[in-house]
Amino acid sequence: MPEGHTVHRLARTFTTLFDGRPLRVSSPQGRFADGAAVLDGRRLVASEAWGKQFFLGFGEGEPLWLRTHLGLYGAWTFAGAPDAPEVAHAIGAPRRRIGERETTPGGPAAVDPAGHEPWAPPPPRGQVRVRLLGEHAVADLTGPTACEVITGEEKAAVEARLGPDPIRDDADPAAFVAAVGRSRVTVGQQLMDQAVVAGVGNIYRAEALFRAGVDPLRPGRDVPEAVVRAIWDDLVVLMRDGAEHGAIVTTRPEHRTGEPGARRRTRQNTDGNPDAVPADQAFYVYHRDGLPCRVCGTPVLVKELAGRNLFWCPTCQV
DNA sequence: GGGCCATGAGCAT
DNA sequence: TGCTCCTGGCCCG
Repeated sequence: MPEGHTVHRLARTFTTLFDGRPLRVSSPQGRFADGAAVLDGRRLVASEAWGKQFFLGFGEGEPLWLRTHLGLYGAWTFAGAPDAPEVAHAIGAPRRRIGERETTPGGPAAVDPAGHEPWAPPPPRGQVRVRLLGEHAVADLTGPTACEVITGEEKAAVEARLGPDPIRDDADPAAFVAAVGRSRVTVGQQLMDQAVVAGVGNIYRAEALFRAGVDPLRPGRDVPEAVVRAIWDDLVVLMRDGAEHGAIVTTRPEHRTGEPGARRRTRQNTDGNPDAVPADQAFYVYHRDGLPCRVCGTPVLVKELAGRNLFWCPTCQV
């Protein structure tokens, strides 16, 4: 569920918690036992996101990379000692409750020679594929669609298949504009194609097309180049904001009205921020089928396209 | 305790 | 286009 903004948050979180530190790597569930053994004891030397792909580099010498992909329901959860940097408790599938940071202080009397409270990580909860343990924090991965150890060369090959990522500084918008413009495939499908643009998922697709006023079923090559470019620029703003705040919010303030009848609520990682935009005010069309469009009042439509639900306003998007 | 669902994607057909 | 895999929360009985 995690769209690209989530993965960039992850990359930052790992840097904060573990950068430069040797890690104990294990697979409590057992399904990654071999890979864990290869990485165990190595130092974390890099933490990178490209779209929904997440890469952790492990030294020494030529780094080996742990490539993970959260898929639809993967998540990382974190716990730390009281002296660990403050990070979100969990990042990934939104069904997870984002509560207070889980701290597990040690016994009251004992203090280790460094002056820190002794700390022991909590037991793994659920199907933990990988556990990364540093001296004052632990990260558990559940439900990934991909989890493997690869070389730098293999990492480059994965990246070569990805389109530009609006959150990355090195992204090339021209590649996106060209890809959309040369294809008859609908722009709705193109936005979900990670080779066209990396990191966009079902929410950003629906919302960016609404904000651009573009019918998702229009062939890419029929969308004016300036409009495609504007979609890119909008994705840059929306996705960087999502990475910063941990939640997708695409509505402008003047369009935010609560909807008691909204059919589903999407929980978001807002770090408990009281100023966070409520989930039922965050989107224009995503999960709002049957509800009136926030701009024109026309009921929002939904249709299954390539196995995913597509949401749009037939009046505002042409 | 069973079925359904989800912000995803690879592969067979 | 249709399977399949990954996990757990929620709804229903």
